[in-house]
Amino acid sequence: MTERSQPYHHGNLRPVLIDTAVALARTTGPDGVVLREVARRAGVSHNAAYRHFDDRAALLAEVSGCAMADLEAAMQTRIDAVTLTDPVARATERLRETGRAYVDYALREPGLFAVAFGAPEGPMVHSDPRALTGPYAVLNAVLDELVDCGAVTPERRLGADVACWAMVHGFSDLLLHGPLRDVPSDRRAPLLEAVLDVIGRGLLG
Amino acid sequence: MTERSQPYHHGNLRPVLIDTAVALARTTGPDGVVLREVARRAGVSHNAAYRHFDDRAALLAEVSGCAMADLEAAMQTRIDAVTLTDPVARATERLRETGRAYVDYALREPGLFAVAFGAPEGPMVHSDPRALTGPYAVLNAVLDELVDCGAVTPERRLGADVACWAMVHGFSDLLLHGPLRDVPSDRRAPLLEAVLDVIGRGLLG
DNA sequence: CCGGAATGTAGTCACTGTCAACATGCGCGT
DNA sequence: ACGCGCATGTTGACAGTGACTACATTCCGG
Repeated sequence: MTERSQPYHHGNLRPVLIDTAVALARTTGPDGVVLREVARRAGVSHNAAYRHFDDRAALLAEVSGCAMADLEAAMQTRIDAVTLTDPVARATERLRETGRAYVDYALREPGLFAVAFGAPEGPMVHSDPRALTGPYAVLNAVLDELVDCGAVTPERRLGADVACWAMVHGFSDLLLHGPLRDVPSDRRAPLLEAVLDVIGRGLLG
Repeated sequence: MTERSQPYHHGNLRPVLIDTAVALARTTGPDGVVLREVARRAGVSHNAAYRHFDDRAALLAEVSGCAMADLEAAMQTRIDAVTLTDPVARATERLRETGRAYVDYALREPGLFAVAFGAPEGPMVHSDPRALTGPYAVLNAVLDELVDCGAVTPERRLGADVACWAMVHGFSDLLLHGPLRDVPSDRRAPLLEAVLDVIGRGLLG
């Protein structure tokens, strides 16, 4: 009789739970992704999530995957927006944009960024890097461009991926949680450019 | 009559709590530093800690300070062990040792390392870097050596501290929690050397 | 020698993750 | 058309946590 606003079976719970968890992670970080709160916001009882995820870690892993994809998209967008035509200048600028996009994302979405690397999920590098997807693959593609156009020697290409990633990742972490966290925002961009200069000279110079 | 093995007043509780918390952090990381467990191991009731620390975060901040000091000592020891006499070679090697010591510490004491940078404590860089203590000051001193002996131009000195720190910090984090976490240990040292090469060329080259 | 302040204790509350038992109703086979 | 299985959602419980309040004990200064 009474049309129930809440049908017993939600019908589409799993993706809703993930979306809700992502929203929570955005505002409160990993520790804010609390199963009971996620269920509450999804309008469902606690424990309902256990029909779709083994435990809290599994849900966080899913959020991590979303964040990784989000970061990858942000990076790719910025890379594609580079309009320079000279191959070397183009590839060089695309690498810089990769780094800027990474740091920008970390500062714009600190919660998601933390979950992305905090959950024991995501791609591993151990095996062949070229087979991977995600932010790491995007970086590798840009670095390969630099080799293809002769800006970087194949020898210096070795370990360049890890060096670039470590640099921007560490820079982001120091700004977010480390000793750089109270550097005013207008001094952050110049600092990043200086850091990218070091990377650039280390690879090209 | 009965000599009480546990006097009502512990008498020296605060440092014991910190030590216990450090021990817990070493084995279980930040999330393992649980007030009730710390109290339990100290042979004292829960809540006793609240006479010495405002809350859990305050205790973690204390642990963070210990970890920072520990890291600083590890770095300084390795730096002092460099025996080269040529000023440039010596300063260069001391910088490399700084980086190696940082990463080594992060991998050897992952729990403490995480607490060191996870707690909202520790020195800020915002103001004059030279006035600071801790790992950042040690790094700055080594970089100043490189300038003093002419290996690095004053212009490139700007931002070099942040670049170095970001690199080794990010490298450590990627190894500990990130996509590099299953790189086998025998491949980690070469990777670190490659990363340090990039930094070296970026600063000196 | 006594009384207040410092220190430690007991008890409680709200909250969490997780498990087990139970309720519901969708969809498939007959 | 029908009934039943089983995926899905609910209720209730339990242990563990941080934090708060009230209380107990002991130390120290007058």
